[in-house]
Order: sequence, then structure tokens, then C-alpha cells
Amino acid sequence: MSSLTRSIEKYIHSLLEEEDSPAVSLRRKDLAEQFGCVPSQINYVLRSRFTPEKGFLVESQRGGHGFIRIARITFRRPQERIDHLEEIIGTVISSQEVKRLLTNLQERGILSDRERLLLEVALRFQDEVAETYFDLSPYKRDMLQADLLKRLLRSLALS
Amino acid sequence: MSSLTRSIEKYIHSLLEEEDSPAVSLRRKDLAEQFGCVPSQINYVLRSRFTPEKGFLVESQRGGHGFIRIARITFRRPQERIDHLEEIIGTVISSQEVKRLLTNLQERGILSDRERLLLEVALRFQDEVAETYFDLSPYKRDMLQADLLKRLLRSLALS
DNA sequence: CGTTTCTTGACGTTTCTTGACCAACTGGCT
DNA sequence: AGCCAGTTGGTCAAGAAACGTCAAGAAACG
Repeated sequence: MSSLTRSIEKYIHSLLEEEDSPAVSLRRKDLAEQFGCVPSQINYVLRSRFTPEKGFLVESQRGGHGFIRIARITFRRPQERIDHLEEIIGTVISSQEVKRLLTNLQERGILSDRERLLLEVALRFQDEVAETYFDLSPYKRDMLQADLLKRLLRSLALS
Repeated sequence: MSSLTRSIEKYIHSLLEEEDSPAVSLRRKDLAEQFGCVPSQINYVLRSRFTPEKGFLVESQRGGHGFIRIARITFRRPQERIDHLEEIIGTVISSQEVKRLLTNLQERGILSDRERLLLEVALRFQDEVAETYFDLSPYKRDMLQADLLKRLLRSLALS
């Protein structure tokens, strides 16, 4: 039913939550064996699910006693999280990327569902006006979108 | 005589009401098959009926094990209350009036602090872009502002 | 009768899975 | 120290499985 990737993702999350540890270490080969898949599947899970924009850092080492270490990025001050977010957003962002980012923030409990709804409606309106009213190019619209998104998120002073 | 779109819309609504679940997950292909239509018909239903402006959030994933998830964030209020809101805002609204209205909604506990912040920042951004980017007249800016405000509040189904 | 909404299908993109091949590190043996 | 074998993890590309977009034509509406 649920995909292999999602199962592995959930398993790693459960490891991280266990004892509230900020990081886990594991063997790629063992994990692959545990899930009955090829080792490179693990890389796919890490590449797609444990990215910096989702708040994770991954380190690894090859050879004997090799390992993969997955750590949650922690922020001491709210400002650090905002800086991190602004870096991820950049000066231009597509609607698709926005959706992914918002989904992620919501899943992490950083945004409530109503807040996310407001963000989506505001961004859609902005984009609609830019397109049909001002006839802006997609690129400029994505710039405006990035600006608005950054400003909205900053206003919440995410903690 | 009910159209295909309406049938599918009703079906999704019934899924949402079932068990009072806030969200449902489904396969586009299966649903299309169930209604004997082409898969992209489902996209049309979602695009036209389950928008953020109507209080829904839709997420999806392509590829193997893909899915479409529909979440109902807000519930519709009686039409008269929504009409009342639209009446108060009208087609043009000044920043000053906006502030009063938002303060009022916040005091009545209809908006949280953070939600109000989001509304204010979105409105201000919109206004700023309209002024400095496109040199719109104050009147037209107040029109855009009224549009955006109505859409934002309607999405939350407040009054 | 013109405009909006709906329906369909061709084509496009993203995500997932697998496997072949590559790169880096360890330890032991000269 | 230097090399070699063994042990790990990394990369990449191909193929399959979903979902998305877009535009043309039909239907419904006012």
C-alpha cells in the first residue's frame, strides 16, 4: 500500500524521535536488507526526504566501519530559522516549490492549517493580479511571489 | 441530469463527511475509472471546486504510489453572514478601515494574532506593489485591497 | 447567440525502483 | 610507508507508474 520510500522515511523518523535524539547513525546495507531493497534506495530516500530545506543534515563515510548519520538542524533563535527559510526561498520561487515548502512547514507544525490557507490565497491573488492585470512574465511573477512569501513568513517570526 | 463534475464533487464531499474526517486521500486513476471518465476530469473538479478560496487544500504526488489528498480547512457559513461581510468591505476600502475591521475581528476572537498579521502583511505588500511598481491610483489600489481582503476572509469563512 | 463551463485526449513532468558501475576508507601484509 | 583486498557508501541512467497541463470542441446557461 504505502510505498517503500515512505516506509523507510517513517522508520528513520521513528528512530529520530526515539529518546528525542537529535541524530541517528546507521548502515546503508543493513537498512536496505531490513527493507528488502537495493542499497541505493536508501540514498533516494535521503536525497528526497532528509534535505536541508526539510531541516536535516546528512553525513556519511565509506569503507570499513562506514556509516550514514542523519541529524535534525536545530535553531537556537527564531531569527536563525527565518534566515534559513529565506535562503531556501531565494529571489525567485515557483508555485510548485511554494506548495512543497508550505506543505512541509505545515507538517512540521510551524504553520497551522488556517495560516497555510491564508498564505495560499494571498499568493494566488498576487499571482493572478500580476498575470491578468499587469501582464507580468512568469519570471517576474515568481520574483514577486518569493518577495511576498518571505515577507509573510518573516512576519510570523517563526520560533 | 446532474453533471459529471457535480457528481464527482458530491462524491468527494461525501467522503469528507464520512467519519467526520478532515481529509481524504484517493487515486486519480481509480476515481476516474469509478466515474467512467478520463483522469484529467478529476483535475478539473479539483481546480474548480476544491480551491483554497473555498477553504480546501489539495496536495498530490506523482509517480508510483501517487495520490491526491483533499483537506477541508474551513466550513461554509450561512450565506447571509458572508454577504454581510462583503457589504461592509464593499468594492473599495481604505487602509484605515481595514485596520479597524481587522482589530474588531481579532477582538472578537475570530482571528488569531498571527492570522491578523498575515492579513496585514499581505494587504500591505499588495498595496506597495500596486503603488511603486505599477503606479496605480489610490482608488484602484483600494479596490484591489478590497478584493484581496474579501477573498482572504471568505477563505476562512468568517463574517 | 455569445459566454461560461464542462469533457476529452494527446502530451509533459515528477516520483519511485532497480541495477550496473564508481569512489573512498580500513586493515593487513609486505 | 606502500600496496592490495575487502568493505562500504555514492552516482547515474533506464524504465515504470502516477499525476498535471493545455487546447479544442461540446454543452449549458443567460
